[in-house]
Amino acid sequence: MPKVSQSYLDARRSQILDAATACFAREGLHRATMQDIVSESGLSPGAIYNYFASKEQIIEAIADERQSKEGSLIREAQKLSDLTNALRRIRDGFFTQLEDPKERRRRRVGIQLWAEAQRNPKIREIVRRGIDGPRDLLSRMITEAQIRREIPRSLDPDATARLMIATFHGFVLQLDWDETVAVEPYLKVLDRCLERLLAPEERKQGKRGTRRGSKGDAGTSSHRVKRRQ
Amino acid sequence: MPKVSQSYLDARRSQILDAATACFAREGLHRATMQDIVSESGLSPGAIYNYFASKEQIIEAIADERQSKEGSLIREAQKLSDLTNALRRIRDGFFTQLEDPKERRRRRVGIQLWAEAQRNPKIREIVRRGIDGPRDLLSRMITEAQIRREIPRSLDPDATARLMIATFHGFVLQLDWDETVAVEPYLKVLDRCLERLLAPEERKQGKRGTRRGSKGDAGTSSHRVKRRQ
Amino acid sequence: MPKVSQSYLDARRSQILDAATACFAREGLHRATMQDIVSESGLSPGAIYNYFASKEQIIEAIADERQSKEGSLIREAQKLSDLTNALRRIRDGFFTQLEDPKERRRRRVGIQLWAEAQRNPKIREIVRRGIDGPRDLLSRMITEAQIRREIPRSLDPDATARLMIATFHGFVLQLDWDETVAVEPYLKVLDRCLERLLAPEERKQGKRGTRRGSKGDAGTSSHRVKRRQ
Amino acid sequence: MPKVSQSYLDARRSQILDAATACFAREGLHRATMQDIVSESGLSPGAIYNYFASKEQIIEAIADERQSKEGSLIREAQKLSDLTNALRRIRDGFFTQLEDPKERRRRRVGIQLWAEAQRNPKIREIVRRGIDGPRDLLSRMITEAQIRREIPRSLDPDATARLMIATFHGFVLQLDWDETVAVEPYLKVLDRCLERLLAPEERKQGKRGTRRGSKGDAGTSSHRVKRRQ
DNA sequence: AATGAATGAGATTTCATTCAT
DNA sequence: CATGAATGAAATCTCATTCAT
Repeated sequence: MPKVSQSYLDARRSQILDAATACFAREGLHRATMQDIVSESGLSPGAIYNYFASKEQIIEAIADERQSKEGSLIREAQKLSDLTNALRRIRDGFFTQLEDPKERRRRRVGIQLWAEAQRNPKIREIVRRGIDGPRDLLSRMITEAQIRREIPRSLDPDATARLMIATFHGFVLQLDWDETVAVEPYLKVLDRCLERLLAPEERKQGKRGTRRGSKGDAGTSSHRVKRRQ
Repeated sequence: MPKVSQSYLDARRSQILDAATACFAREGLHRATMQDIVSESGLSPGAIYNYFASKEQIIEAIADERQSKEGSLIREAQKLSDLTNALRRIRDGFFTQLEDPKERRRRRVGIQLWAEAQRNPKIREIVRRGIDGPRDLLSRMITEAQIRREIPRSLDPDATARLMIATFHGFVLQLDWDETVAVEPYLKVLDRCLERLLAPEERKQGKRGTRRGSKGDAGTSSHRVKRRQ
Repeated sequence: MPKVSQSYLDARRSQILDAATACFAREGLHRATMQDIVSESGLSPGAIYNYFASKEQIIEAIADERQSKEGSLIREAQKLSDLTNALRRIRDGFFTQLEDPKERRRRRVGIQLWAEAQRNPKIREIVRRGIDGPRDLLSRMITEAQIRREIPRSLDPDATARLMIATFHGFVLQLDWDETVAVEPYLKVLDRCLERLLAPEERKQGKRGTRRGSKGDAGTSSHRVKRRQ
Repeated sequence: MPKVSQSYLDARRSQILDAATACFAREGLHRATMQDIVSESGLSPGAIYNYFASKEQIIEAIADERQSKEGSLIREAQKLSDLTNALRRIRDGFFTQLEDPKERRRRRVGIQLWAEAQRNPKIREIVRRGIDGPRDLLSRMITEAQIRREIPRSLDPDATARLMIATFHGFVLQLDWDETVAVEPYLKVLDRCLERLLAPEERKQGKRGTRRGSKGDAGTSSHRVKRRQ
């Protein structure tokens, strides 16, 4: 089979990565053997090694794919004018994907990659690129929204971005542990949470009147918490 | 037959689990070999197999330890009268631990256990027990607070509990990827987030515009507190 | 079916053998892969297999080339009238070649063929043909010189031929281990050695008789014994 | 089988090396598989890898053994007072060994090591140590004999040592190609050759030109050949 | 209880060769 | 004749576990 088109080559590559993803989701990164991938893909060991030099490189390729897909999703959203819309778009992008079984399979592998990143510098690099990039983008979007006075300036952009990302990753874990968990109720709480977090601060002088008194009041709780530390 | 004291036996067991945890944190659950654990522990293979029937059982024991520790932390908090205090206690318990290097090492292994849980039913069971239990507790605490009218009834207790847990697990991941991340700023945003999420809803009638303003209520105070940052 | 000229075919064949020789010299007979030869030659696997049915046949062809070249060199020399001149010619033929880098490369492969001959009957056959033939020739030349009374009859022709060949092969090895070894000083000693070996025996009676005379005697007898061989 | 004696360990090591030598002699360094060695030794793969980290290290160990044995043989001889006796001793040591089937087997492997040395730096190192050391020793012995006026000063010690070694290695090759070759006739010619090579030069005046003058010329020619280089 | 050498199934990877195009 | 992707047998090495001492 000589002289084949690039698209043929690409198809084979995808065939391998899909098979590998299926195996990894089923058996785990380490338990899945090359033979498993061979069987799943319908190719021969030699064929696979024509496309990837090692099992590790297959893993890297899978990590890479994931990372680039997420990156572009966020970059898209960034173009939107206001933060609220952008966040909504990002939220939709990430959470609605989760309903797709294929995406869940990829997320399963994603969790394994988190573990793998601890020991494998290349995977670590890829995973971090897939997290740090989006986080920086988010953080910048927040800062800009602060400049535009859309949201309170008191929010730490980096920490806020981290919180947003955490709410997603954390939920991905929960979905992994229990596939029946519904996405929607979670999203509802999450929305409410973000909405209030980003809401403008009141500078009322009216009813609650005391203004400074209230500060003591409400602030107290969060403040107190801090203090003991 | 050499008969030894129970405390001797326990010490050996700990010795093995500590060594294994170190190896797993360093090399990963699969890459770490029994020989690694043998070397790290200073014992012999045979000795180790006198205490644990297999590598897997060592992993299970480590998962168990973790799970029971977290469980008791939450059960403690549950005894507190109001939700705010209970949450504060829980938050402190989980997040301040993270400053401890030994705990971070355990969390590293914890991430690997998340991945392992996908394939290993026993580990899955243990991990889920460590998550579902606390989540149920949290959920119940929320429900009770709603009954006590401490917090809005519109919140879905389960989803809210999930969100809380997600913000912790998600941050654990971020710490794993970058050890230099500061805990405090994250906690500050998280506090503010929860505070506002749980704040009483305004029942204003009329102008939507106010809604956002009022939403600021609770948040505001917490915001001012922020200022010291 | 594209029909091409014989010279085209020959050129391709040489191209392959040259590339293979380069690879074998660089990597060794076993470590050099067909892919190496493919890369080195600039041809495709399929093309190479059009000219040689297997890697082994390439090796055989290389061994063949070598053997026939050496054979003809000796046959040439044989035509000379006296042993001394013939030996000189042979010696020049073999040793002066060694200065040529290309020839050294071939000798490198030659050493590998010596090892390969142990296990591969075909290679063994070819190598032996390349050694036994020349040795027989040498041996016959020596016998004839003895008949012509050019050299002592006490020399065992076969053993003498073997010694001559050994001095060459042995030096080839030394050159292989250290490319900087000078050929000239070696040749000088070798010349002197052969010159004296072939010199007429002294028929002195008396002093020298003591030392090695007896030994010489023994040798003589053994030689006669040999003759039946 | 814990806590075994050092001699037990040594026996196992030898067992492996013996099995490996047998396999290598039979199949060649590359064709012999670890499984062959496993079968031949009667041990398991794991057991073998407890003693040697890789197939290559087994090869190195075999090369090492060989080298050290030869080294000590020569060092022994060196202690003898005069060159003639020392050489005789060395010659006996090397050549009479060759009658031993086990030694022949080792020599077979030795030839493979010569080939292997080309590509494997470690083997190269070991082989060279096994050659250069003895050659230096020989060379020094020759120089000292020259100082003692035992042998002519006109001989280049290094080249002479090389010649001696070559006559051995070259013969080892011939034995490898044809196991039936008799050692004795070869030795006889070799003895005669060395004896005359080392014999005092005749300082006859007169007939120098007549007898072997031409031969001397021959030697010269080789020199001339050199020159153009 | 401890030791640690031995086990052996099984994992990854290689590479000579084929054959559809 | 040439191409080069595919094949798949086989090779090296690993490592959890055992068990005689």
